[in-house]
Amino acid sequence: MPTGKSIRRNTPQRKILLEELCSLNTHPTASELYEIVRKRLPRISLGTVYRNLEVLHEDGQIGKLELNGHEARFDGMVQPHCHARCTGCGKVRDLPEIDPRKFESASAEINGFLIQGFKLEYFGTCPECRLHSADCLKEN
Amino acid sequence: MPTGKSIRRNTPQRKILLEELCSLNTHPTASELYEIVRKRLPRISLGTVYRNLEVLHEDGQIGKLELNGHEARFDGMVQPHCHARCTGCGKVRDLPEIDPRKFESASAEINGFLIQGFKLEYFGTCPECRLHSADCLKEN
DNA sequence: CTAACTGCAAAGGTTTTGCTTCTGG
DNA sequence: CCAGAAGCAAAACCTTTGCAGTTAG
Repeated sequence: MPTGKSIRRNTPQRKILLEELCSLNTHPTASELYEIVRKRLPRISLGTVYRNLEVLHEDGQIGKLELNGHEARFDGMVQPHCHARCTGCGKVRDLPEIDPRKFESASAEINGFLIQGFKLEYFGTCPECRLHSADCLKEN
Repeated sequence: MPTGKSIRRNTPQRKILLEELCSLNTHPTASELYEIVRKRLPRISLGTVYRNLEVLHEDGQIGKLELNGHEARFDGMVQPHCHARCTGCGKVRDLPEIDPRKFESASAEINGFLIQGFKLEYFGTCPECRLHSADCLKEN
């Protein structure tokens, strides 16, 4: 049972996608990134964008923001950091750092951004999955 | 400019939907709820389920969980509480309470659930929207 | 009565997939 | 070479919407 991860090929599409994402400090959707990358690779397809973002995320080279509800957004910054979404315009921006103690007084202002609350989700392993086996983390 | 909210009618569809959701301590998707409610209202449509979940959420009678990435999940418990998603099976369960101080040691175990991390998103108003006007919170 | 609502079906938007061709290593 | 990847188009999702008929209040 060869379980080895398949060998990644460094295609121009993948390289340029990563390059462009990392040059932004915004958090584009797949389509937005598609439009950007198309300037350099006019024949790239949206499917390729999705497949590569998936792969890059799997390999930990980019972040994937699914906190927003609908479309996923991608993030070239992989260091742990924190996001703030404006309920007015919908844009997501980075916050300088996570300070857990700030949670208690959530009505703060950071860099001009007026914080009105937060959404939080823990992740981990539920009791059932812990019993079943360790590879239930990989499967599914 | 009459801005009054329209008067809600207490239709059986709406009532039963709320009833069934509140009887669960899981967090079903619209389709899952559709399947459940269909047992009592065989002719209900998925569109009606979506429309009513929207209305109920708007009126603060149910919670809406958009933290998961793709499909929205709904929650009959409106009191503020905290969610944990299993990276194995994907299910979401409630955690008894939010204790901000727990953030510092994120590798905790609560009720048998092994917590490996959390995702956090602030929301509020960005500097641009604060300048533009207050109703940019309502618009868009 | 009548505005709010339903059921149905079609449309919209995002993401995935099948397939053939291409290409990095 | 050839497994991995691209391009293309179709399909698969979830969710919203238009419309004509129905109904709660």
